[in-house]
Amino acid sequence: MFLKFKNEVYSVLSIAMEKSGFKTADLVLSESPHADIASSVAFRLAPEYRQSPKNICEKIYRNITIQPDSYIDRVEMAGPYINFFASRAYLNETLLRVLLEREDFGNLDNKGKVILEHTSANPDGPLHIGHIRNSVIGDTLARILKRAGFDVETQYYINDMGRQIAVVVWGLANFKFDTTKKTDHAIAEVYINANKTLVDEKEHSPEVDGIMKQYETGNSETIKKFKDAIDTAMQGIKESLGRMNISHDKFIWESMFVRSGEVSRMIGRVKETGRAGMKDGALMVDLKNQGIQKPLVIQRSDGTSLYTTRDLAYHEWKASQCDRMIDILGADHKLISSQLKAVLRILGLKEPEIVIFEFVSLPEGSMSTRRGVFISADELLDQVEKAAYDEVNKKRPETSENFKKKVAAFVGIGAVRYDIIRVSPEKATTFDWKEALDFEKQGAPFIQYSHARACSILKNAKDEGFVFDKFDPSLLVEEQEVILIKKLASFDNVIDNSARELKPNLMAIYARELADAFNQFYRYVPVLSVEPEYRAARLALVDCSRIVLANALDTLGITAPESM
RNA sequence: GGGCUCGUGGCUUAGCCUGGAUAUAGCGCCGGGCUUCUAACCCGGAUGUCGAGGGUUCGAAUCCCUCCGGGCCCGCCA
Repeated sequence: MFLKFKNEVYSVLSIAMEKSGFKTADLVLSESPHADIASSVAFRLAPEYRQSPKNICEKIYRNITIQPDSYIDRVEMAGPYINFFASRAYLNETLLRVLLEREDFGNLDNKGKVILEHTSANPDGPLHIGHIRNSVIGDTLARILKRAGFDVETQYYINDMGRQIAVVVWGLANFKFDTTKKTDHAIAEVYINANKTLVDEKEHSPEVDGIMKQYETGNSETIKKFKDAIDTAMQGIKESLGRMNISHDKFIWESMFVRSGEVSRMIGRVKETGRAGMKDGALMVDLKNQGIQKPLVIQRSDGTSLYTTRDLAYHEWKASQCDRMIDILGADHKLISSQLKAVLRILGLKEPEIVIFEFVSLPEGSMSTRRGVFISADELLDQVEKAAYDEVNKKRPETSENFKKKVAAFVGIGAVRYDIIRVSPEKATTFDWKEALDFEKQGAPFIQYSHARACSILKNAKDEGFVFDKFDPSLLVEEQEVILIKKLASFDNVIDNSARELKPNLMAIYARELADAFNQFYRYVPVLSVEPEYRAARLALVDCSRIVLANALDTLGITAPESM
């Protein structure tokens, strides 16, 4: 709805500008504490037209005309600013649209297929708290883009050709696999032990090299060993992702591109560009004219491919089946991803859009699966759920054990997802147990609680036999009601902005603000105890709030509970 | 050493790309509110040289330069 309002402001202002004889590409519209939408376009025009901003503003203002039934109620001039205010029609239509469109309210109609790759952690152990920043950003963006209208496919790229998996395979042949542990944790244990031994006893290193070579040349027995090891790890990884409401549409194995011959074809194409040269027997691409000083090695002197080469083939393959590619990558991939894009550009291929997130570190330093220094996602979720359980137990002691467990699970997962998504990806963070287990701050439980409150009112209304299939939205004139309706209306704007800029944290902020607006309404405006016509209108507003809160939570991958 | 990035009240953080009207919110702190639809809530208060300095501009948290501090990267690893 907000987008419709904004469009109308845009066209009304454009016409007024034209009538007054001004031209500019940018109308400088923004949300403002002084208006629903404000324009500071007069400042932009001042130097070009050699008039004071205020003067220009007056001329434009005089030419503004608003149609009856417009979403714009009135326009005011405040010095050099032009302030637009939303009308009753806008508020009323918002409510009707929410009730009509329900879970689709706020969705946009963008077109196109998007392949979004996220998580893609090496299958050598469980996901840790750094990996899940990737997963949560990726999954939330996928949900946002779907609401924005795109046809989104999520992919997990499995790096099965790296040395680390060969180490796991070697380790499985030499160490005990603990079948009592969750499978990905058991793989990590083997991997950590194997690494330790390989450092202490260098003589085993050639054995790992041999395993890698066998895998690359396609030895069927070795392939089976790799597949078993990876499947074992992935089983646990998928379980952890599933626990956080995250799933992938496809799992793509890196080796696929070697075996299909696409990697060697890719090397051939790179050679043909004339940008590549042999140095010490290795094939290198010069990227200086792409702004990257470091040349990129495409093929080793022994003729084998590297990670980036295979990634090039993967991206070419992806590009052939979608309109946009989006990769979620950790900050350690900054250089490598810009090299990847540069080569794709040279080859005239489509480039991915890359969302980089900064590292999550522990107070004692960075994490490492290889060294066994990490906090797993499972451990975090277990601890958070335990803390959430204590909280429910304290707040709702009368409820059943089953209820408490259920609430603890969705509150815990919600808290973890919200905590990750609320801070923008480019911020490096240090993990802190105390903070992770703190439910007092305004996070996911706050938003979930608002939703539960809305459900509770609706349930009470139903029990009393109160209906609101007919209501007059114009009765909703309290300040808290108007603020709340405007907040509901702006859901589409948040989808649009977060999808356009690939910023999932905007949705987190919105959900919190919406919950905030609802809680204020809840506190100051009685619903059930008022005259029937007001009760009906307010019940409709509560239902709308419930719907949009649920939509926002769904976009964040967080459960919207009826009770907690 | 070079490249990229972050630096906003005690702590966490929005805004920065696309410069504009008193810099966003939470935690914590101080004070108030449950005979009223779930108090995992609401209201009020204190707290800021937007890392430092310079520049561009009518106007800078936002753009440019220098410096300081943290992170990441700089392998024929992934």
